[in-house]
Amino acid sequence: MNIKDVAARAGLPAKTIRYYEEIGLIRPLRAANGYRAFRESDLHKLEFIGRARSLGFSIDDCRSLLALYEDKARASGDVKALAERHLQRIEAKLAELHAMQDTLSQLVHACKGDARPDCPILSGLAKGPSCCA
Amino acid sequence: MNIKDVAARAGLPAKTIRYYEEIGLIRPLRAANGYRAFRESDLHKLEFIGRARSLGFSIDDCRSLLALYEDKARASGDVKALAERHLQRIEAKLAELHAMQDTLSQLVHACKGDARPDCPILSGLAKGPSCCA
DNA sequence: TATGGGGCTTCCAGTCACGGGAAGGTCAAG
DNA sequence: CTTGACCTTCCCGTGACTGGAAGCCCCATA
Repeated sequence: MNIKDVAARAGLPAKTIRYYEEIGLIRPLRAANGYRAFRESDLHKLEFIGRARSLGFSIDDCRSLLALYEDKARASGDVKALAERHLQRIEAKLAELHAMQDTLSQLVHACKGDARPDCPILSGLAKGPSCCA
Repeated sequence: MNIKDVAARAGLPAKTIRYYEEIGLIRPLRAANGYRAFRESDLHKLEFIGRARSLGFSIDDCRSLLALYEDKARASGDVKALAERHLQRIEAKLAELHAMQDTLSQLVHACKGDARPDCPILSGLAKGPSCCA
């Protein structure tokens, strides 16, 4: 398989796949002409990585997850620990975004949004003590 | 005021303040010795930027917000429009994170997390069709 | 007056996960 | 034989900083 086919089947840009090779996430073979020659197993890994990335795992996490995936003697506890750390990062980010949404939607709601210059949003940013997490 | 004082009062790292000058967000004066000489108005702007950043506004948004703040003939509708666009980005991000949290917490919950290798998290990543937003 | 330490300055490089685009080799169809 | 689609590598740019090196500047103390 050439890169475009894997890209289509894995749902990833070809550029991204080359990048994943560069950083050592995958190691496709090479044809005589220098083209990357992907096996089914490479495609499988790429799909794995794609799903992990879409769940927000970092590239480093993906590397660890792949290693665990390929280690048939892994402890599921290690996988779970990794996933739980990530889940906590997600939850922290969620809390942060919720706080922003809260403050910002209040400000937006208080602003008339007409042609006149008075604006609670700007005043809030200028010196609002009740603003910001 | 030297940079360390403004940094302390604005709650921003000195490095960040230098960066904000470099990209033209602020224009502090210079003392004879080459040191930046901050006025109260510079501090005020930095606090404004800091609050906007903590609400998640991009640097470009901050630039626009500052311009609107300083334009006494602004229309509050322009400010509101900018804030609403940002609010929508936040809400989109929230939805994305909620979806991740959803999927991931299901997987985590299904994983026993013991010393054995079977792991629903890894199987989910490997070929779970019900996985991923 | 020398010296030490903490400030300040600039500049360069790195972060994360790619994306854009140039320059050039390769392959299948017409 | 040419065209055009594919492939390759290489380098630069993104956003919003952060870290560190090299080198002034200023003040206090010995």
